[in-house]
Amino acid sequence: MSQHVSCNDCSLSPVCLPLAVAPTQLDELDRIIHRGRPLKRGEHLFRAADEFQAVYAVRSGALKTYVLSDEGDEQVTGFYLPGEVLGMDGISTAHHMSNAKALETATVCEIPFSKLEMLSQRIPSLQHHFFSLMSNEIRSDRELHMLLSKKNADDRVASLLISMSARHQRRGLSERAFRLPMSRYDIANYLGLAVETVSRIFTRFQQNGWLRVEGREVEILNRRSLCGEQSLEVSL
Amino acid sequence: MSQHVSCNDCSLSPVCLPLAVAPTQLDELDRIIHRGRPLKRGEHLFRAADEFQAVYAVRSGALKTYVLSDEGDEQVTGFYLPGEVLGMDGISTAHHMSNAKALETATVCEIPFSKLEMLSQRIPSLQHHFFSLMSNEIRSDRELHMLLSKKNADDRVASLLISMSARHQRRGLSERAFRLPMSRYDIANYLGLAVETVSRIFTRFQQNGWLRVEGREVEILNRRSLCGEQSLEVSL
DNA sequence: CGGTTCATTGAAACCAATCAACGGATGTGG
DNA sequence: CCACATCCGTTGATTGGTTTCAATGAACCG
Repeated sequence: MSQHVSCNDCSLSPVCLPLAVAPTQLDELDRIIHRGRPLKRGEHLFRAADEFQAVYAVRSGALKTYVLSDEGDEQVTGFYLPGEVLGMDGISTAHHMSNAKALETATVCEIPFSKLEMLSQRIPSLQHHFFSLMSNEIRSDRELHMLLSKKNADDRVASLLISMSARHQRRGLSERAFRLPMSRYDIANYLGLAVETVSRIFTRFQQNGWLRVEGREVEILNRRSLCGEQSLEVSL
Repeated sequence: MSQHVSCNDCSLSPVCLPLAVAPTQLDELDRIIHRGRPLKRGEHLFRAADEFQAVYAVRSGALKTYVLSDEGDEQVTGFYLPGEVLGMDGISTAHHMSNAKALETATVCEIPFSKLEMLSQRIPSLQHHFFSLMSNEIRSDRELHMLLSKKNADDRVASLLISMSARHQRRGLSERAFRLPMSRYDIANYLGLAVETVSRIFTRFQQNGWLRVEGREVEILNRRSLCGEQSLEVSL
């Protein structure tokens, strides 16, 4: 067990679960949360078919979730950054339906779900927040649906960049320059593209002067053009 | 206001919300539910940006949900059949994020969400069921993600047919022969394909002897082949 | 009964996948 | 510590599945 940070001391509390709980009730939440040891890059937090017992809030690092098809190929279903909650797809089946793997060294807070349900019975705002979180997950899946169903490869990549940027900003970090925690393979897989396509688009965005890319480090130079790329065809 | 069917008398109760509530508590749920007038084909149940006040259970007919992109084009995000619940994507924002439109004459039960939340505080199984419902929604979105990102047009259409079949079976209806409530346009839109592609695939499935199609009436003649089409390439 | 939506089919064009090859980074074990 | 394997990322050439464009008939509706 690592250091016993409480939610009170955690810098993520304004963007994480505590935002749904009154300060006076925060230690009730705090008491059910279990801070696990750090996961190394490539380690699994949970696997499909593991018994569902908890949801997880990312404290540091990044994870991806993925499912395996019957044929055994991987579908990356999401990326999770600090302050974000994952594992909520297992609730209905008592088993996780996806796998969660650390993209880099990561720490997570484990929130036993049955205890969370009990606590939610007493803290309406917590219940509401969890409904909200799941509702948000559904909504972003709908946006992804649109992306995969209607948008071309350029739009998809641009959209991912914008999303990562927004999520950095949410934590008070730079929305201009940041490091992508995932590989090109993961990006391609998530967006339903071939790796080569993603690579080519990064290169092209850079040639257009919209982006600076160096491996996984990216710097957004022309946000408007990128946004335009993933909505209107008009840019500049 | 139409006839005052109570959940007790509703034939859908084994597949709808009541399945989460003990018989003794059923009228507590029943009392907060509002049975609306029938919607005509093409009528909206709610629109994006409408204030979010309730979720809805389909009692008869069918609806689709869709979002409009910035450019104004439509993305169908789901189809809803009797016993299924829609509208849960508005929880986090106090506004609906999608539009819901009747595909044919439909009736729905309106469940005011704030009352549902209060009731969930007292009926743990109801709270759990709602978490489950949303969790299921997330899971099926993940499957759709895989479908759109990895599968070809044939697999997508086959998958939709299998899904519709399963949902009919769940209500105790024939899983072999049924009527699709939605147009080819809606199918194509939902699956990220062109209408022409969907049409061609229906024709091809029929030529293969896997399916009988006559307008919106379909009969599944060779389920294994269709399933094979949307997972293993092996068919027979 | 004209107008609109819906469905089907054919031909051509195009976007992204696939195949192929390469350099660099990473990591491991002798 | 270096040799070797593996993973990661990039670029080029070719292929192919789907879209797009075009045209037609059927069904539906006011």
